[in-house]
Amino acid sequence: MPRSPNSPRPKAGSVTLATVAQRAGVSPQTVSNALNSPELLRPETLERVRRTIDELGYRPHRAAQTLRTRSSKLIGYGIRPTAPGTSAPVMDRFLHALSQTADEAGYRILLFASPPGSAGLDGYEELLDLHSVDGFVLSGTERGDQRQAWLEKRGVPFVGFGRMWSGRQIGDWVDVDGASGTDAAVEHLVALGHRRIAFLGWPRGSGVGDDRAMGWQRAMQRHGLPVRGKRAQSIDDIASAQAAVGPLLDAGVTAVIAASDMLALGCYHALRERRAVPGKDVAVVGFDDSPTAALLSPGLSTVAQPLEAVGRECVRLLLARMSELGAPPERVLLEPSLVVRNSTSASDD
Amino acid sequence: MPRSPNSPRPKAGSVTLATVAQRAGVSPQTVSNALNSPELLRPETLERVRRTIDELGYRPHRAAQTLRTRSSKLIGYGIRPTAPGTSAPVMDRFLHALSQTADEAGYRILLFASPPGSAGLDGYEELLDLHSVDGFVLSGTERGDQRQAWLEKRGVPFVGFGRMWSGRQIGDWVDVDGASGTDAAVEHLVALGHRRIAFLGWPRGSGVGDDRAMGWQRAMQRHGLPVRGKRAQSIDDIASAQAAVGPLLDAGVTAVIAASDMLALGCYHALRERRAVPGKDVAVVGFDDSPTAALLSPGLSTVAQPLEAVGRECVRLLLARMSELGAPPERVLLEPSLVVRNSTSASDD
DNA sequence: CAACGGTTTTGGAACGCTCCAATGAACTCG
DNA sequence: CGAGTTCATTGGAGCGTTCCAAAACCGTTG
Repeated sequence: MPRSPNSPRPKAGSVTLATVAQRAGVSPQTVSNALNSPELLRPETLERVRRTIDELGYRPHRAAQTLRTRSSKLIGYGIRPTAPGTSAPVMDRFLHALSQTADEAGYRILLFASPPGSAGLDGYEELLDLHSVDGFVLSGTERGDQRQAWLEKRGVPFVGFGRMWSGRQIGDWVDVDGASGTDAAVEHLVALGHRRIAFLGWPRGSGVGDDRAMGWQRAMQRHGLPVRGKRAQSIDDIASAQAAVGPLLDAGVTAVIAASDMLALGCYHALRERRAVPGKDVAVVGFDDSPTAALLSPGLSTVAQPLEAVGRECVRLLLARMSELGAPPERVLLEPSLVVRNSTSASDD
Repeated sequence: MPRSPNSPRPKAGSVTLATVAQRAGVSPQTVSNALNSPELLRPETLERVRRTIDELGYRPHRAAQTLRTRSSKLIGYGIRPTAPGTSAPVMDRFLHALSQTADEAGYRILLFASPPGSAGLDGYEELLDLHSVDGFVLSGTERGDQRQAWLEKRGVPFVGFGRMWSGRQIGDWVDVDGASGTDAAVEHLVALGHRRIAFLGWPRGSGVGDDRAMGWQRAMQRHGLPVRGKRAQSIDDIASAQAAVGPLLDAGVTAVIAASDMLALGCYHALRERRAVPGKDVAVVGFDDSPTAALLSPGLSTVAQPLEAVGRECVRLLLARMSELGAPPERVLLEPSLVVRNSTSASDD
């Protein structure tokens, strides 16, 4: 990078390998080698070519490289219209990490918005052929997701954010250990002296939700605490969560662990309705650490997913897969962390 | 698309123009024409070629097209690490709309995460040369932003989400009329009978913030209401907003319009601190319609930006600019809309 | 000094597409 | 019925890069 920022650069875009070659008095191939296999060149030639490249501000033309090497250095990422269990802001952080890490490895993220209605497969096909992305990152994987199988059949490298919840495990994935998160929440509450700890979850059948429920259950059992009649379910919506958790509160639980911040918020409402104060009368724990969680009063204790790490891992696994298609699949389960706020440690805010 | 989903497709990726040409008994050029200038072909030839394309599942190779036509059909989008005044979830919706609209026009969005620290310009250069994006969408434009001038100098088509707040206006942009939003908020409050309406803004100097303040001010003046001593400022943080708005509340204002939902939330806290209820004792209006706004109790009335429309407009302007570089710049100012919730119409939730 | 391994450099072709100019076919008209 | 005109199709070149195999160079060695 030793070029003064304002040195007049021969109009970018028109500098090709040939230009550099001519100027440096070598063949185009040698210039190519200088970039791709520098060890082939005699040190002094390399130095000279490099200087020329720098002087002219040469940049290889990606399309030409892609055409020749059949590798686009592009990673496709399908943004979905906010799947359940994955709040938008959450995905935003993930996307950032993804892009950043990919960048560092010389890859770029090509966005791909699946139209709201479609199952989405047809679109992937097009994306694949058209732009010949080198690999895919899937997110918002759900039970019965067909994308993994589809991609595998075509031999396209991919990594899922989210494990496969049913059927045969296909390909690599990175996921967050939801059970471990709710387990930790139980531990936290038990340490505070709670014993009647309820779980407010989504209707059974969603992989993510069942996993989170399981963590609660196993931790409760480990402590010899009852789970019977301590579980309610609701769709991810405040009003219905509020209604669903009511009976549990009335039955006298002292703490509620919710499968999402949204559900936890329903719980806040149910408590207020009963003139009870979250964190003081009843402890509440959410899941996701959505921006809202910090803004509530009292602040909502919640389980935070390590999204940056997930993004990094996705890229890492994808790169590995691309470099060695036949390797055994790798699956990474990351630990979430409990963020403690006032909803589980009563003070006055 | 009249192909049964499971018909054996000759392994994709290896089908080229030449393959199709041979199969259809025409020259490669004719196949190319069938796709790009169908009006040149005799209807029956066109039909035959099209059928063959379909049978073979042919897709043009983007890199080859790019190499030849010098147009990548790629739009660069620099995601920034959440600039002030633009909350992450908000940008998420925008990104969706952007991608969707671009898609429909045959373009794709290439993500580009500027590393947190950097001013970011160097990165753009690389992105531009390397992947030869056809155009750029800038977001999170700020006072003194250098990107517009930089891009203009290089003759790269671009559109900003966010007007230029200082200096010479450069290029096209799309923005939301913040002043109009706060103006509407005043109207709404006046209609409810409020007269002592305060504004809680950011420190002066940010274009976005000053614009929002201005809308409040002009509407107040139009109604002959005093603005003196009715304004406070704070950085975008709950605690400091809470502190900043205190004196206004103590001075007896009946309504507060905040420059962001975050500030509005600080206002909620300040009210609670005084044992007052938002929406009942004092009306509060936020800005952004962040997901949190709907989740609060009482629900926060707030000014919502038409992000989907902004995304669409960005693509539209960018396409126009790309097709005619010399055209006079177009600037679009979109109207936000006031979302009324219980913070301005006291009921019990 | 011719022959030889090894290193360094090169020429030519190819990737898949579209541009351009030219050819062939069909049709009009003097 | 040949020349002119239009319409439909084609051949060849070239976009910028990398692959491949062959060539040039070099210092050793028999």
